[in-house]
Amino acid sequence: MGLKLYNTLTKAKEDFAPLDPARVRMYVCGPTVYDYAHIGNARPVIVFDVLYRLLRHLYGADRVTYVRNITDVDDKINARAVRDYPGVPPVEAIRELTESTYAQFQKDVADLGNLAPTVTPRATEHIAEMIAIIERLIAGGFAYAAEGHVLFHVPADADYGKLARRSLDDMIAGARVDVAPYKRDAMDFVLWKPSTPDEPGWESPWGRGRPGWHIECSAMAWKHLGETFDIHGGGIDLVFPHHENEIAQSCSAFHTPIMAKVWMHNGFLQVEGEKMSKSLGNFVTIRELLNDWPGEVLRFTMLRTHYRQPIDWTVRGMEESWRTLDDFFAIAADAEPSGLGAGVLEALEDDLNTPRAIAELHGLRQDPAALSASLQLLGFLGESAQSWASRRPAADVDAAAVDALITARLAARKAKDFAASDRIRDELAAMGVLLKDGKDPATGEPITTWEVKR
RNA sequence: GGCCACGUGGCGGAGUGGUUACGCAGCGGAUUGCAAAUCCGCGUACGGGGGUUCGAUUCCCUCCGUGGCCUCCA
Repeated sequence: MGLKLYNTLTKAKEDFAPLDPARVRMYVCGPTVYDYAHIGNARPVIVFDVLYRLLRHLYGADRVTYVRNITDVDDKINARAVRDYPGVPPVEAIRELTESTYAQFQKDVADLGNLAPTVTPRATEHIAEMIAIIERLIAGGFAYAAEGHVLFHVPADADYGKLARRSLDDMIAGARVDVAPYKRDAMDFVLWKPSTPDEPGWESPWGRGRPGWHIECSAMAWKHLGETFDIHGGGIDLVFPHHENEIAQSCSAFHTPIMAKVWMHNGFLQVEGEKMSKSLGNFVTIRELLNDWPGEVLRFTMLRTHYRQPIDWTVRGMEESWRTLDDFFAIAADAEPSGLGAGVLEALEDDLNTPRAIAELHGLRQDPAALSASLQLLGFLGESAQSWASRRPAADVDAAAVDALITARLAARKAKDFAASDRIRDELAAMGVLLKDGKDPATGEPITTWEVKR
């Protein structure tokens, strides 16, 4: 049936076809790295990783270019660097800070089962490209320099507001924008701003300064994907102003009608029914969750909700995911993958309908090979069934003692002393051990396995 | 105030103008010495009120509720 994706630009699900049939190009806005990443940061990473895997499956692994940037210059980073690296020159200080927070982020997302993107550019390594775009914008009459700043002149872009669907009048009416004296229009936004000596700064035609937030993505997408490309993704909160401004910058600089063909946005995440915020004390980092839960449990929980829907992140949801994955791992982890489930692929091609894909997975339980292949397409089954089973927190259970009791119970059962047998089972239950009786398929002899109750 | 999402059975969560989503939990059955595990089966839900229609959970209007954006934010 072919891939269909919902496009924020048109508010419709569209058939997807790459601009260049030979390759697919995707850009996703990554995090601003100044501290541990939170679970909300994980959502776009996981969602677009599934899309990346799907595109690789459909178009070939070497024909998809996936760029996910990190923002490593920003006022929160600057402030944190001043605090943590006193006396270090500012550009080096933010580099040291983001070097460590970025390494942490990479580890977090790898543990969530995400493939590494093709390129993970940093803003600070693309200052030259940013300056080049800003110069083109000035030359084209879309931007102007004033008091060490360079500003994008919003009224110069007739298409401004197309993505977020806002008219300039609406924006001005509800505006709480900075009204700076050097701005020609209240909506104009900063491309470049001057830095004081203790702030990070780079030499530019407008003096030593640093970039505004939006220009970095225009620069990095241009450098690694070209003037136009296929898919641009990120959280729904980025639609305005970040993505709107990126479009304005790139389209104006390169005189193109589009920056990316398809704009995709994932929904927000709440924690236990409440907005996640540091003040509410429910701010959950990926690292904290990974201490208690396997990465695949977090990944599965994320994919149980369609990416455009809001998701309520709960412990109960993670528990349910873990149980389901236990089942899938037991069936499929050691199976040779083959014959991807058709229903799974169809669901994913329908705007990444992962909940439906998961429903299809349940239908594949009688087909371990297809279940395995399908789970792998979604980025699961990163370990053996045995290794997965051992991820349950080890209770204080003495395995040798348990085995001894089970042997005794088997003897009692053989002797038809069921009172004794049940007594031993109760004893084990009190220790938190759950028994499963069965028969050896070869000999027909009764055998008993056990696991820690949860 | 402006703009925009969402509201589905006990819970999670798809989808659709008229036939079972699916999963978890629950219940019944098979199995078992009894259980557990497993297998089979069962629920008949779409926020309130109007309207369009032969028929709406699905389309339109409106009300209520929740959340988001408009300022840094995935």
